[in-house]
Amino acid sequence: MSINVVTLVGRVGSDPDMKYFESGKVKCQLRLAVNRRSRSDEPDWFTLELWGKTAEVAGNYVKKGKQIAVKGSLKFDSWSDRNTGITRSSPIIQVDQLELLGSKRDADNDMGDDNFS
Amino acid sequence: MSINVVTLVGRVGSDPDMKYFESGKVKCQLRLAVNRRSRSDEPDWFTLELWGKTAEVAGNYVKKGKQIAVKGSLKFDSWSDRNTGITRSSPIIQVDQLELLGSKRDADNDMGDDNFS
Amino acid sequence: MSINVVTLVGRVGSDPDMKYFESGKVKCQLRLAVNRRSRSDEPDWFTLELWGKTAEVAGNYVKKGKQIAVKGSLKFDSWSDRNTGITRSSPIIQVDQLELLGSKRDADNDMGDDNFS
Amino acid sequence: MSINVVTLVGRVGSDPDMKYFESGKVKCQLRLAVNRRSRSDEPDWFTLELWGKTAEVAGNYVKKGKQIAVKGSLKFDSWSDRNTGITRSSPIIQVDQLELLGSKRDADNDMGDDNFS
DNA sequence: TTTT
DNA sequence: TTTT
Repeated sequence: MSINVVTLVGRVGSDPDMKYFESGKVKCQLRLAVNRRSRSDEPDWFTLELWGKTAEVAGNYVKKGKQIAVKGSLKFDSWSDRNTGITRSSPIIQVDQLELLGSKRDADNDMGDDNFS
Repeated sequence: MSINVVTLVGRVGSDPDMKYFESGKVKCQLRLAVNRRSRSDEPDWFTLELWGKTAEVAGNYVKKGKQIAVKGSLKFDSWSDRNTGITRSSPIIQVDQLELLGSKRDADNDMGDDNFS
Repeated sequence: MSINVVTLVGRVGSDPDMKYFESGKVKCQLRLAVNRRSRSDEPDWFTLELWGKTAEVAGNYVKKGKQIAVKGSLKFDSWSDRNTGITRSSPIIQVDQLELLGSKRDADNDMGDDNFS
Repeated sequence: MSINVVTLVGRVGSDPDMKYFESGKVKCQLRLAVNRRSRSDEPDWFTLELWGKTAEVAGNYVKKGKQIAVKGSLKFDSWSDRNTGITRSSPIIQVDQLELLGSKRDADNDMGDDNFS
């Protein structure tokens, strides 16, 4: 395999989308907002794919609004458009390391504040 | 801006596509093949965008088949589909560093070989 | 220059060490604790060097205990040991991008708590 | 574990230093020269540590002068100076992916290349 | 669709 | 010397 390394820091746009397969495998998809240099620019939105234990950690601790850092690689998923039959591809960040950022406080919404709800 | 770092090593799929703007700016687009772990898998093909001096270096030294390493960030370019009017986006590696790999010999295609045709 | 990319996420061990040169240049040094896989292991401590605008941001917003992400490259600084005269070198992360992590709340120590003292 | 990602491209300074442990583990150490921006500057020399299958690949295919790309993380090894008893530490790149660069020709200087067949 |  |  060639060198293909991606590191991103951003905020998660919605709660994790978990899939539990009959094989026992676990998959988690997240959408991550990564800001551009200018605050007035729209962020780039990336689709992250996590498997196994990393997916389970995400399922347990990542929520909408949570700030995370990820390391992974960039892939393309190919799929056939239902209507047109045209093959399309969409970029996916295959995550192999996930780090939850901010203090526990950030995630907990303690003391009545509710920034991330 | 958030942390958004991509590092790739691969081989260029065709000669550089250069654009010289009236403003004096220079842009280069390349398609890069990055192998997956298994050689039997198809590689991922990425679109690279280079500007300014980095673009000029690419224009002068990168040719089809050339092995390169790049550092940059991952963005999405949005555009409106001419036929359907639907807004689509395609991922772009915005390159801020380019490194030419292999010996000069590799690039020269001496001895009549042409690996990627 | 060859590809030399480092991305780190960690917590700062002490307040920033700022130096203002007569030339107008600004330099900031930080010590960053980056945890290893096992929580029982000691973290790795890295020396970060920031210049110019990035240094000033660090001087204004980074404090002891602050969580940050940085992108940069790994260098060695050489220096002569005063006592022995032996040339030593120490690794330095030359930072070209700094991102402050956590909510504003984390840094502000609001509500009377003082997690990082 | 925190995010700690290093990507380097450079040339190896000497043949691989292999160690085969009784446990069956294999370790390979390499010294890698990574050029700075200016060609007149001395390169930075990094110590790489590879284990297991990656170490064996290095042992079989990496030679002095070989161009490689690596992905890994930055650690410090601590050791006690024999003479002074002072604890010193030296930075190590823990490699988890190795990519051999250039054509087979580069390393071998043969004429009958067959890179992609 | 996230945040500051 | 930081945090959880």
